[in-house]
This record gives sequence, structure tokens and C-alpha cells, in this order.
Amino acid sequence: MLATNFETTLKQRCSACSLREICLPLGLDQRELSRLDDLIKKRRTIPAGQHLFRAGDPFQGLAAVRSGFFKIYEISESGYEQITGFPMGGELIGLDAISTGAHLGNALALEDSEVCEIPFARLEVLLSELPRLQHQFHKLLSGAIVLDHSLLMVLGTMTAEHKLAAFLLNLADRLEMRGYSPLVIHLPMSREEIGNYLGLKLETVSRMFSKLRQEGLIEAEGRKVLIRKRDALKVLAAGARRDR
Amino acid sequence: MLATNFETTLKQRCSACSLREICLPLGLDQRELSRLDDLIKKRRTIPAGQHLFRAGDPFQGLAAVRSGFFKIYEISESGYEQITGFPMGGELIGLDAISTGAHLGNALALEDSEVCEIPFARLEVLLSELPRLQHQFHKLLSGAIVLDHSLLMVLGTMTAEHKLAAFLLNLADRLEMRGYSPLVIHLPMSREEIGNYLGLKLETVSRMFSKLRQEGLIEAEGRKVLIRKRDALKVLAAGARRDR
DNA sequence: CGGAAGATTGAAGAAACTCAATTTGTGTGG
DNA sequence: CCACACAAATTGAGTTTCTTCAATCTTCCG
Repeated sequence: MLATNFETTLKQRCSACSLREICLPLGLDQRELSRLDDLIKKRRTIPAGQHLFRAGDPFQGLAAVRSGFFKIYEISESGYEQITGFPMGGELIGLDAISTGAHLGNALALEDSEVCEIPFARLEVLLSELPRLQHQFHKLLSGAIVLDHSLLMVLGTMTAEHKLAAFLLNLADRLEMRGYSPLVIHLPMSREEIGNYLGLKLETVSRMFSKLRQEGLIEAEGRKVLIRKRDALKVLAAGARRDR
Repeated sequence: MLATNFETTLKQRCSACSLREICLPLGLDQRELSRLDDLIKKRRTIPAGQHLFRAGDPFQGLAAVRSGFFKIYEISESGYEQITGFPMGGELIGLDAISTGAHLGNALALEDSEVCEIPFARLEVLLSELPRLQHQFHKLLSGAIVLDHSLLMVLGTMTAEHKLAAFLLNLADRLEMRGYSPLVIHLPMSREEIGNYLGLKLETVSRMFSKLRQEGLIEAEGRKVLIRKRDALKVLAAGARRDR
């Protein structure tokens, strides 16, 4: 009991976090890590189905996903939704709010999730003092742009089947990077959410799941997906078809 | 002759740049501006049709567009192109390269253009010393993410006609922000490039131009576009149709 | 002026959507 | 623990949008 408690507090610290090789702490030494630990005090639990923030909320700070899964979506003037990402462990949430001081996106927990809250004003001070942390932060911001561009590529050039293949592979890769099996996926999102993300209707997503199943590339029943032929999926995901 | 020369060197300095309210210098005082001026020495001219950088080039520094127009495009593994943006005056280019140290995108000048080169390593040092500059830089990075998200919204939720309306309005807004007329647009890109950007074929783009023309919202002959009913375009651009 | 590239328009085809019915899965209360 | 109700997923049939292929027209350079 005492041990569990100890472990919990340990895990609160960036220096002992299993995600430190993906997240802000990457590349820092002990001294720098402890400075960062001082900053990131609060851990917050978000139950499945609840929002971490909503569009319009004032920007207090960033959040780093500790565990669980989120969906980030934006709502246009006229009420249309677009999911822009499904962040998981080690990824930063709320970067878009830096530019305006208010959130433009909504962050909904798809599973019971935990985040580390990062007060942004204090982070910027620390960035000035720790060049390596500053650089890592810039890398993460830049990485968010790269990620968005790869989604643009998917939306702009691929057919439905290719889109779904790319989506599943992306999940597999990110799971693998975090030490999970890349072949057994439990989807935290519905067909409708996948469709929204990929610019497809849920029925089309469902049909493409069936197609990939028939072709023997995956097994899928509901939200459980087993990747059978990862290489073949890669060929699909690489080979967009529309050449605009 | 001497006068022109003087003016040119003046214009080289951020402190006297007409774009300083959009670009990095925003919010800086005289002292800070002169520090930034020290950093940004080089101006470079890129003739229309030439690349500022290509995918794979090592990342030396960012570039701020001084004048002209670029297209940024990425090429997927399998050779498919996707244009991710058409940056113009005051916008930063090359942000995606921070994360990996090499450019993922290609930057091609659509017109004769000028850029200010910003050595990134030195910029980061300066950011540490000038908190306001640091914050402005983060705002620009965050703004790039916001921009990408709005394009995701367009690609994911809109029909062809709405996409083109949104595209033209976006151009109009950005031109207006820089002091140009928002109603008279000379497009620096081809129908094919617009289509690639919007996830459409060039023929579809052409048809939508004709449609908007027939509906009296614009006048268009080739690359010259006159916006007749900006409000009506806004209604179109706001009102996406597919609700995925 | 001539040629090539870009833009427009038409007709036919394909991909994805809409509408609708059915099946499966999930959570809740008896 | 089962039964029920409700939400999610699958599948089918018909329609729409966008693409593809092709012909024509325009523009812009050399």
C-alpha cells in the first residue's frame, strides 16, 4: 500500500515517466528534468466522455496525455464538426490555443484518461532558461505541424480504402512506439468518428473495414482490430490513387 | 540613386518592415527590434518557378516571406503530391523542418519573391533572451497549426463549390490584412494547383469557377478574379454540406 | 505567327453518399 | 442473470457528386 503510493508519486514526475522519450523531457539531463518536474505538478483525471476543454475556453496551459485517448475536434461557424486528431500518451494538447489565447478546438476523453497540466506562462520562462527544453518544445510544435500535413495528404489524395489503411497503420505505429503491440488494436473511437476524421461517412468506413477483412489484411469485429498483413496495409496506405 | 539605395537598406530591417505587424516583430520595442535586425541579415530573391528548398534539404533556417507567393507541397512515398499552403508576405516557411532537421516539404516560388532568412540556432538563442519575441514565435507556430486545421475542415467537410468559395475568401482576407484590395485578386497559381490544394481535379475547379460566375458571386477570366458578392461567398464557405 | 500549356465544357463512368432495413453489441433494470 | 431497449455497425439499393476521358478554346511566349 505504501509501495503503491510511492510508485504513484514517482510516476507523477517527468523524470520517471515512461513517456519521457516521446514527450517534453526528451534529451534533458537530471538537473533539467527536476526543473521541469517543479513545473508540472498537477495530474488530472478525465473520465471517458468528458471534456478537458472546449472551444472558447480561455487558454491556461497545455496538457500532456499521460494515459488514455482523446479526440480533438473543431466546429465550424455553421456547426459542422471536424476531428483533427486522436492524441494519446506523450502527445501535447492545446497547442492551437497559444496563438489566440483561447481554445479553438474541443478535447474529449474517449477513455478514462490522465493528463499532466503544464502552465504555459511558467513553461515559457523555463524554456528561456533551458535551451534544450526550448528546442524540444519547438520540435514538438513542429511535429504537430508535420502530423497535420500527413493528414492533409491523406484527405487530399486518398480513396476510402487507402484512407482507412493509413489510419490503422498510423495507430499501429503509435502504439508500437509506446511499447504496445502494433497488431492488436482496440479502437477507442466509433466508425462515425473515424469517418469524420477521414472525410468519409460511417457507412463507407464500415464497408472498407469489411473490404480489408475480405482481402485478409485485417480481422475486425466491432472495435477490436487485428492486423494480419501489415506490409500489405503499408502498400495500400502508401499508394494513394487520385493524382490531383 | 542614393535615395533608392537608402530605402532598400531601410526596408531590410524588421524595424521598418511593412509586415512587422503580421510577422515575428509584432509586439517588440525598439531595443528588441534591433536585436532581431542583427539576426536577420540576409535577404534572398527567388525567381518565379524556383525552389527555396526541397524535401530532404538539411534545415538551416526559417524564412519569412517578404514579397511574392510560394506554394508548399509534399510528396508521398508513392509519388503523390499534396500542396499544404500558399504562404505570402509575413508568413514563415520551413517550420516543419524543426522537428526532424530536414525539410519534409518543398517550397516553390509562384512569383518572383523575396524572403528574409532566419538562422534558426541563433534565433533560439535570441528567443531565450527576449521573452516577448519568444512568445510571438510560439504564437506564429501555433497559428500555423490553426491554419492547417482550418484546411482540414475544408477538405473534410465541404463540397467542391464550398471549397472554392472558402479558398477565394481566404485569399481575399489575407490580401486585405496586408493592405491590398480584397476584391481584386490575381491568382498566382493554376487551376491544377488550386485543385490539388483543395482535393479536387482541375476540371472540377474550372467548373466551380464557372458556377460561381453564373451565380454572379464572382467575375473570373483566367487568373484574374473579381469578387462581386463577398457576403454570399461567406455564406457558401461557412455552410459546408456534408455532415460526416 | 505558331506552338504549347492552361482553361473550359461535354458526356460517360466510378466512388462515395443517402436512405433504409437488419444485425450486433451494450448497458440497465427487473 | 436474463430481457429489454438503445446505440453502433453492417449491408443493400439507388442517387449524387466528382472524376475520367476527350474535344475545343484561349492565352501566353518565343
